[in-house]
Amino acid sequence: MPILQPARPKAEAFLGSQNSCAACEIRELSVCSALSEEELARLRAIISSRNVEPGATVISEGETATDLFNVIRGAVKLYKLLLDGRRQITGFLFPGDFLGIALNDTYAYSAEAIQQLRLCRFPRKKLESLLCELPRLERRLLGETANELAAAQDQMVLLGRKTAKERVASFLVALSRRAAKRGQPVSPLPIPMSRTDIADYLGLTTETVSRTLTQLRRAKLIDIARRDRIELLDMDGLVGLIDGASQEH
Amino acid sequence: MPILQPARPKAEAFLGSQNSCAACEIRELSVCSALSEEELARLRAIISSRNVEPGATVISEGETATDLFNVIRGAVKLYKLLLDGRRQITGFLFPGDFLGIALNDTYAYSAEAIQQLRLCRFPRKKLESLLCELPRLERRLLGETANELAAAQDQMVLLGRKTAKERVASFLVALSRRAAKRGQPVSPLPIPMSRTDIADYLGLTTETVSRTLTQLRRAKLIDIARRDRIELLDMDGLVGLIDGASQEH
DNA sequence: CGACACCTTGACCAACGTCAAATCCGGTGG
DNA sequence: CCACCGGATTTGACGTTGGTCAAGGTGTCG
Repeated sequence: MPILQPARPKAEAFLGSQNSCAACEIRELSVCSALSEEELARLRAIISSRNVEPGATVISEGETATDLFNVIRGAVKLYKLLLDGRRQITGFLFPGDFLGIALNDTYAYSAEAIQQLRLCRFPRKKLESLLCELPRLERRLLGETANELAAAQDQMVLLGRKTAKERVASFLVALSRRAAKRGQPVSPLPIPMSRTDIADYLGLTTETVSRTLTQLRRAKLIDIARRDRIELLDMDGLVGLIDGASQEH
Repeated sequence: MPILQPARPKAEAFLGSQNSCAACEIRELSVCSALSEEELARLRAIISSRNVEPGATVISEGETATDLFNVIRGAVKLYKLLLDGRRQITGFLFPGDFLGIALNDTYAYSAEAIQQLRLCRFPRKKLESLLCELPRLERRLLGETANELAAAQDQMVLLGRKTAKERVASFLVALSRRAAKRGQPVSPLPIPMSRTDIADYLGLTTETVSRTLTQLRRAKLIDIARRDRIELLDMDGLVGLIDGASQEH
């Protein structure tokens, strides 16, 4: 077993302080599945849940990092801004993912809900003291962070060296694989984020994203049922476009 | 104290199994400074040192991750390749930095020495069992990983949204800050990597890097004493070019 | 002193961005 | 149920940044 073992099944149990973790929608996916009943009970004592409307900001870059969240339902975009407003989306989060892993006292990025959101909130102060007593939780957090780091490195390759077509294909395939991992429908693949969000994630413009999707559609690699639903008609063809040496994710 | 506190002083003591950690050049910088004498002794028992020639490969993407390294002396480049040979350098490591933080059984990237290297090696198997008994070491590893993640996110902004001039300025300022943090000379700033490496790190070509450096030189922001020595004449001017909302690092 | 590797510079080019307009839905109200 | 409104998306024409290709420089090491 490797030192920084990632959680293969990716979500987990967390719900409002009043809500029972037993009813948690993502118990299987994340941290809680790695904990014993006794450990879970201690964790449950410090958590609470929170709902967030689409478009609302969950955390802002630079603000004091008071909480760590686990996404239970919905999707989130993480982003950083340049002074003149240029935006880079650094990632999307789905059920089971952690939000707010920060090393300093302040968040390193902003996060905005792109769907109706349900979050499980851990106050950092309390979590911190608990960490020493729940080594499995800390290990899990380390694994999750290492996971994110690996994803960030793949994204650096994409942003630094891939063409527009390769970027869009990579995005669709990665989204599909993540949805499959969560046990969500992949055909047609739900696309919760806007073209602008996709562009800001891939380092492109909306126009280029749109043109490239059209190109893929004309090549019969995908079918765009609705704006937010894309059918991946030829997965092998798409994977072939990715051109990565490492089969990411 | 935040949950994922990074190590502010950044290097640390590790040396060959025969070598005494007491003589370690970077004792102050990294993990070991956070450990007690007793803990250090246990760590010392499993480590060994290794020298690597410039240009030699330390680890390769996809190969079994048997070791974790700490850089004691020299500089390393980390990179990922696409099938057709396009390369993205995902980071540079200097004394005090960890090499080989991986979550799976395999390394996520390749690493090549760009200078004569001295490494401190931790066999992962042994380190793993030790981790449970040395919580401070695990915490340190988590902090280091979170650090790398933050750097990766800054780099995503650079690769996705910055112009060539902003990229080069960001690179020079970041390199200078890291050197200062290690207590190394910053004036003139040593540039151990080639223009090709810089280009592959910034998502540019060598030609563009070269042209941009010339542009900065003509604007009296820098002076290029030698290929591998750049004087940052106007730090405020350079920082102004970075245009980041977050003062990175 | 010469060879070679690395770097710089120049001329040209293409992928992607910019600006602008048309179109598509999705929601709303009649 | 259908027409309309408005933001998101798509498409088109054109511009620009940075890439490509090709010569020179430069310095390092034997």
